[in-house]
Amino acid sequence: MAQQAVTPLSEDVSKWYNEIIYRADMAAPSPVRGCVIIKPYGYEVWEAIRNGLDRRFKATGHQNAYFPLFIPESYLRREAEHVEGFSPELAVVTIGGGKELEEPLVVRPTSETIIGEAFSLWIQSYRDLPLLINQWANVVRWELRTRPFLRTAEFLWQEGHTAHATHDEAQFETLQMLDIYADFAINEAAIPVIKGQKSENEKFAGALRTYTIEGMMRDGKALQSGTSHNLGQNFAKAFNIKYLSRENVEELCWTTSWGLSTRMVGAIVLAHGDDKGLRLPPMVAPIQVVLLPIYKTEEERAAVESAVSRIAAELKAAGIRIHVDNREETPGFKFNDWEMRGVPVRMEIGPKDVANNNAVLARRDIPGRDGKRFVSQDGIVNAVRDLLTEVQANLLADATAFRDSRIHDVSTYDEFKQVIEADGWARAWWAGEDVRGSVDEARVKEDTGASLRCFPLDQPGGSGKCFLTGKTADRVALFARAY
RNA sequence: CGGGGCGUAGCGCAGUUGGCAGCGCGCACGCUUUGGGAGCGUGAGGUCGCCGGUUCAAAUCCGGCCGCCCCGACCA
Repeated sequence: MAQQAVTPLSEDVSKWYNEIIYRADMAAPSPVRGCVIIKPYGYEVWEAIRNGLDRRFKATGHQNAYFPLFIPESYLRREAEHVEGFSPELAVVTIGGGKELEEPLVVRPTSETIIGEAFSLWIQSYRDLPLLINQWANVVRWELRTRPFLRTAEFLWQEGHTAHATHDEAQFETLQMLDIYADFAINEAAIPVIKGQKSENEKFAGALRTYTIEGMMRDGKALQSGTSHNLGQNFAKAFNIKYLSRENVEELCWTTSWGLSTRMVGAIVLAHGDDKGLRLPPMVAPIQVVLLPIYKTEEERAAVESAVSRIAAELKAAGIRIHVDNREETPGFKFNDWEMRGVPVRMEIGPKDVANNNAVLARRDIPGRDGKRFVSQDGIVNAVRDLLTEVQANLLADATAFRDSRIHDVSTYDEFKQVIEADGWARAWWAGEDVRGSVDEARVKEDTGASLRCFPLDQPGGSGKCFLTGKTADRVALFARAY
């Protein structure tokens, strides 16, 4: 055995993740602490995410723009909570062109401030509203503990920034974008995320309300995979974003912001992986079908290669992302290699298949012999397309079943602890202190390691008794250990 | 910032009486292989983190410095 197998996910998720990211060629170590190089195979997953989201943003009237990487330090300070929230993790440039700068420039950790400043200049009248802008950019947050994709000092994301005339319009926008994230996560990334609202303690620094989509990873941990904020009038006040109403009265705008990052790549890896490696949903997989020619003699090789190139051309013409693996490795090696890299469908074509006008299709979501079957070369494009659809649906179904089996309703703290200890998510009535620095949330975190992930938008209604305080609660919260 | 560990080939590591710089994987070439991780042979590849000291001789001993990783407070 030349190549070592990857550490099984069932044995050590953390080790599995670190190995698979590099072995599958998604990322490479970088010379800079806390950063990674995103390699083509990982970047193409990001491109699929970007395309899926960008299409949705455009369809809802947003336009892309680009704002500077550098933000005057004073901008950050204009919104009190905002600067307090971000200052520990800022990278600041103090020297430019060999000279000390008059005012230090912050490398953006997010762009509310510089975009807010721009908005204040662009918006004059109610006719300028709503203003719906998105930018694709990199941001820097000086994190101490980093992991490829899940948390890095620099990461790629999109950040949407909008301004509206009323609170209700801003709130509608905030929830609309949350829906878009959830729709993308569920229908393209095949991750059955839960939409919810963040507690005061967990919300974005400077926001009125923060919403989240939470995904469950294969080890039961929660991962915040996208966020949408109703910023109220906090940034409008700080940056003087005002408009003249139809009645010729000066009014403050209501703004929103929403972001989804390369963390989603990590989410896809951790939500679907198995012992053998990645399992990529077809809609975001860089390679949807890998074709493996198999032969011994030169005569066989000619016949096999001609069949392979003909089928490859057909699949390509049908818009299916394919790759023909012509490496001089053994078939057995290639099977394992592509399974490790999560390609949804593998097609084998050997001398026997050529003789029978067949091909072998193997699906990544069902390992071993059970996932393998013979298909005719006639109409193979449709067979492949159907199989890709099936794999996509099955990965979602699998992740959903996994999630549902690990979410438990609890009514006492003892039950709560048991659920968290078993790597599950606890759903319970909650009347704990809902403020920044909440002592109740801190206590739960200290006792169990779990944090309040969100108040799910989907609420049971009515009221119940809080599992921690015993007080009457009118909403349930979801708790879990998180990345 | 407090506690623990590590810097030797692209990656993972071994290297204790101080005495020619090693192993596995990967890489290159050749032959045999090829439907579930092939075998043999030949080869390329090194400022042993850096600076100084001890010594005939330092990866190894001593001093200093630098960097990285792991564990405790924040975060998409």
